[in-house]
Amino acid sequence: MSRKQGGTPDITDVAKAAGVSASTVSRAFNHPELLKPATRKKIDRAVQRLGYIRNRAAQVMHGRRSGTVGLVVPTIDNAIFAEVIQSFSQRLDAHGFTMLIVSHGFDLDREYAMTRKLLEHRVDGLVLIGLEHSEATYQLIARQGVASMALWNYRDGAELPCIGVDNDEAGRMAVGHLLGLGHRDIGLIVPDPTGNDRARGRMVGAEAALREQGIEVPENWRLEAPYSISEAKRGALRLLGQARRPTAVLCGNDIIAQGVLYAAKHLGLAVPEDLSVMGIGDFKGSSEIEPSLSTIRIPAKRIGTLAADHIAAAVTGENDGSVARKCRLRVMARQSTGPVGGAG
Amino acid sequence: MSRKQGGTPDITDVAKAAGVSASTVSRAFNHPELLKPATRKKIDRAVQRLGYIRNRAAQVMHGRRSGTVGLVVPTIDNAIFAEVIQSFSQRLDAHGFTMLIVSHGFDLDREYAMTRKLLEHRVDGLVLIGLEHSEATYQLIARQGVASMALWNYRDGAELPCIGVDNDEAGRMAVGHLLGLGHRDIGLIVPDPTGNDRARGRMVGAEAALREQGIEVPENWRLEAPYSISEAKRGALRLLGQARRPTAVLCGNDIIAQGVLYAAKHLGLAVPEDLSVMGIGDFKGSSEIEPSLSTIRIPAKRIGTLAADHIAAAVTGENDGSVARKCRLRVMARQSTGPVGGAG
DNA sequence: AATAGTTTTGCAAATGTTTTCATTTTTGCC
DNA sequence: GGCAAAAATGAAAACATTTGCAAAACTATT
Repeated sequence: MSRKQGGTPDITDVAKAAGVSASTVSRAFNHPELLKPATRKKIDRAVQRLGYIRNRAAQVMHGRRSGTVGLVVPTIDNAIFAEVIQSFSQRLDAHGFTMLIVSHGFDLDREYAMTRKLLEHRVDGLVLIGLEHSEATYQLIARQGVASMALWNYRDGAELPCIGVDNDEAGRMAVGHLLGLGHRDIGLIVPDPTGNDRARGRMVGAEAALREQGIEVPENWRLEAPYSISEAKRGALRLLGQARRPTAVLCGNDIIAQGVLYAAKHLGLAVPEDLSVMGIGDFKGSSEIEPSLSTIRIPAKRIGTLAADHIAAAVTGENDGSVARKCRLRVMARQSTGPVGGAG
Repeated sequence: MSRKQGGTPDITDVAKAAGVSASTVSRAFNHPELLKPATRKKIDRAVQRLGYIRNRAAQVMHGRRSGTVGLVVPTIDNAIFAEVIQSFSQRLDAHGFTMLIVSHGFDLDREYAMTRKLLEHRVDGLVLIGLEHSEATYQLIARQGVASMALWNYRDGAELPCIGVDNDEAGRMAVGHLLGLGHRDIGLIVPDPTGNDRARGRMVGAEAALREQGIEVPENWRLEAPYSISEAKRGALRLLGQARRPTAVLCGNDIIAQGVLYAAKHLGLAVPEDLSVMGIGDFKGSSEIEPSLSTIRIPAKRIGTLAADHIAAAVTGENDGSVARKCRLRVMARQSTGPVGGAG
């Protein structure tokens, strides 16, 4: 607790305490091999004694890297993002970087503001979720020339280096699974697609796949639901409570699917005999729920890890920063979907 | 895309472009009221044109605040932390701060390293989860004199300012609820308590409450489970598959409880008739699951918000940084618990 | 039109570190 | 024991900003 004069000790305080110059202390941290072991020890002791902690801000001013990477997400409080954030952060850490995270609540203008903020902090790299961003955000990034990439979405010819999945394909695969089971009466519950290209892509893909089979989804079998089990459940209760109901419901993500599953249970509908429920995402827990949820697996952990590897390499100049990687999707056929009519 | 000579433009570039001095540009940002409107406009235009972004690092070097608050969590990928992180981050943002987040995977040594890292970045404030930290971490914080606090746990006479709940009490309340329903044969599934005072507190409280009623939990009704639905389910399958099984299971958190619920369903046990399941936490979704989960409500959102308010005020000197606030717990009696024997 | 006061702006120093270059110390060798 | 070479250290400049102080440019008043 013994604070000397000022606040935190700086490098010259350490130098004085160790009886060397500031340059030598700096070297002790950055090029220890240049020091005589005895000097190194003296400095180590002084650092210990004073409780000195290096000041990154001063290093940054020297053109050193800040050692931070900014991650811009719509929200943290979301099963799937939490998973990708965790794996990203962990791997980033292994590369020696710290994650600065900001969330914007699906608001593209706030996303711009947040990105700016990150840039003020001179992050070495910048990672955004998805490929839909305001023009201003794109310009900001391009102009600033910071290593950057998008994660979660993949698209041919994307404006940013990206590692993720093709959401259109995810929607198509989900539909394909249901069609394969003989379903033609399919309901659709999806999140609000504005400013959310993940959701929109899935929806577009699903609808295209349906249309190709000449299947039309009646308006009263379509629903928009937020990312919330309870709201999805509520909506599904309405949808499934109608006189004529679909034999299968395709959900924009697993959270919505969970809500539908609970709604079905609440209404006494047997899954999958009376109703098939299909999710997208394969969140943690989707395989454990009863009945286990059929869904399209998005490899969140893998995406996070790959993204961290890529951005770290881009920052350190080990690669040129360009990448466009499409991660594989997989149909996870589980218990919540079955052949239409409940036959075996 | 037109980058002049060097990299990003700095304040003198802006000054030159606007035909004023660097100090004036600085003032345009920090004390705009001191400038002549015309000058301000000239500067604004130059900033626009050059795409200038202020450099926080340089400001920090001047004793300015960094505008960041560090949050040290065991993991992000966890329903309950995700919720508290989101609310904390959001509120922090409203106060004009950015959140730097690091996770340590329940490893107290890594926690120390991460905290140091945060301090290198000169965070204005430091927030840790829980009150169990290594001696080194405590010393580090005390010595560095940075505004800091613990969140999630509350304890009388804690070493750090804290806003959270009393986990011991949570354990007791959960037991109380089960006892009130007549249960005497109670199983216990809890997370590994090492380095996790949340889990330990709950366990200690629960066991104390049981002991006071002369109830002993046999060894084979005790189980340790990680934070994972699937692992909890697997463990619960074993525990509930025994010849003699408890009438109620108390779980260290809602995730474990979810696993138990699924295990029960898998085994054909009716909840709550054959088995009562009690959680702790009240995560998002716990009220929607079927049957809805009885649990102890921990107000995660509120804790996050209060903590953000507190640390922001502590940093700006609006309060003295001390606080010890116990948030109220609530028993959420839902469908997963019922009177022993299944009587109505 | 000159003066006093007020408003606006610029100069220069300071912040904590890294790095280049120069200097000092050590080592090895005769 | 002295010399050259090598190793270790120090001095000073540079980084991008803020701010106290001083100078300059206005305004209003006589």
